Amino acid sequence: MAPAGGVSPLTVNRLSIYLRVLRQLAEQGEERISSQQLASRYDLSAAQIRKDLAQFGEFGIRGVGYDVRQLAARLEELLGLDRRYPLVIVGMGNLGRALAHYLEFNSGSFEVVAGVDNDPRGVGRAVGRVTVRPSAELAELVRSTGAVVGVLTVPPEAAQENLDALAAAGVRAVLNFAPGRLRAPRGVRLKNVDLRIHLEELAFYLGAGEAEKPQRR
Amino acid sequence: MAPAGGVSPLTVNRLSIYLRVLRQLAEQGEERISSQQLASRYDLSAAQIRKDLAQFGEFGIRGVGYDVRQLAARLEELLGLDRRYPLVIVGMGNLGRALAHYLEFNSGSFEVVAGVDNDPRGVGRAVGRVTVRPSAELAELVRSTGAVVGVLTVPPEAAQENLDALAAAGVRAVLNFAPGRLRAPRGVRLKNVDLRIHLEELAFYLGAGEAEKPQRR
DNA sequence: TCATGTGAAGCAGTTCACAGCG
DNA sequence: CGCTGTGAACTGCTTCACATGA
Repeated sequence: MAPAGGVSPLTVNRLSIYLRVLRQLAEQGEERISSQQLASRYDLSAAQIRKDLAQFGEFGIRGVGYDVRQLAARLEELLGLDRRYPLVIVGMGNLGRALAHYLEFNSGSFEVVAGVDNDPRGVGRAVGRVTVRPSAELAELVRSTGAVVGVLTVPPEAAQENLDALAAAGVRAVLNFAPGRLRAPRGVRLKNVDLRIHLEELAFYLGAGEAEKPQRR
Repeated sequence: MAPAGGVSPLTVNRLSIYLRVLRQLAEQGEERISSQQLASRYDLSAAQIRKDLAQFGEFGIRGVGYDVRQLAARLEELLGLDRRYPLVIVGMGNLGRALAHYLEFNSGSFEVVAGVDNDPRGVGRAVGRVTVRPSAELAELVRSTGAVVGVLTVPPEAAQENLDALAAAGVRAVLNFAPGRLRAPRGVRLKNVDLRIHLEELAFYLGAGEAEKPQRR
């Protein structure tokens, strides 16, 4: 009952949100919750919660609701968060180091096990729990640490080659912060976070209605 | 012909991509390009490019294609990138400082004009072009710098209050990196970037097919 | 009785296919 | 002729509304 292939990323992202919210509720000592209560407290949609969960099975009790801890546990399992994911950061500049520090405490199932950089000046530096290594050692580090996830924080012109290197080394999922269009190698799941695009989206809706709006006249 | 209100964020994000690609082409000396060529070179969809542009007017020449520089200029205008956006960073920890440095060189129309932090130990520190100021001065800084965009890089438990403070100070768009559900104050456009959710999405598709797949047997 | 789980309806976003124009 | 601009078809996601079952 787990069609992992055909699930939309939108659904998966919401599962993450539900899980986070359920953990909060569990900490507050709540034992049961209905989709309606969840929806109104965290402004989500009750029907959508039920539809999302329905893709994976039946988790609720009709007429009652959901068992908070049990549903949280089931979601962890569904998302694959009951495993550990060794993670390597490629590009230990400002952003790479900041993410390394961030993930030291907020990582959940992800553990930073290595960080590499091209610039010899940064090599040897301790960042959180790892020491920066030269990029040449990437493949060896991935092998020895068993890293399956990569974080790409290199300049845009170096992004594609480093993505290819990660793929060749055996990493299977990459979170990329470099701007520009990358081609995902076979067998690698690529997710882009583009700061510039996010800011430009905000700019668009900021300007919306000032520059040109014949109907507001 | 610019229905700025009713345009989907998906469309807006693609406009950013088109713009970036067109700038590249302009640098390479290309003068004209068809939607088909754009699509095949950067794997986009030709029909989608035309549909996206069609929401804002007619930019092409039938039988020929688009004038690269002209279309780029028009997209800049549409996205509102022909203006400058003073930007304030709230939370100058590791991530805030990293973003400040990043935006020093990659900012485009966005300019970091201030950074504040709660922790007195960080105050006074120079980061890129700004000096970290205490959070208490936020409203005054927004006023004096004219900041219209905020970047939130504070711990999750402080996120809502700082978002509210930004809104009260007059900031109209916020890019938030803190996890958790925030309530956007009236008149503020909020965009969330949640590292944890991105990683969990990757984890889901990584695990997909291992744990439970009756059909692969 | 009451909230889940779910077909059916509704809406949004994408792709198709071609009329229209340079 | 060739490519844009666009109605129409299609696909996928969300919301609705109710039958089902604890």
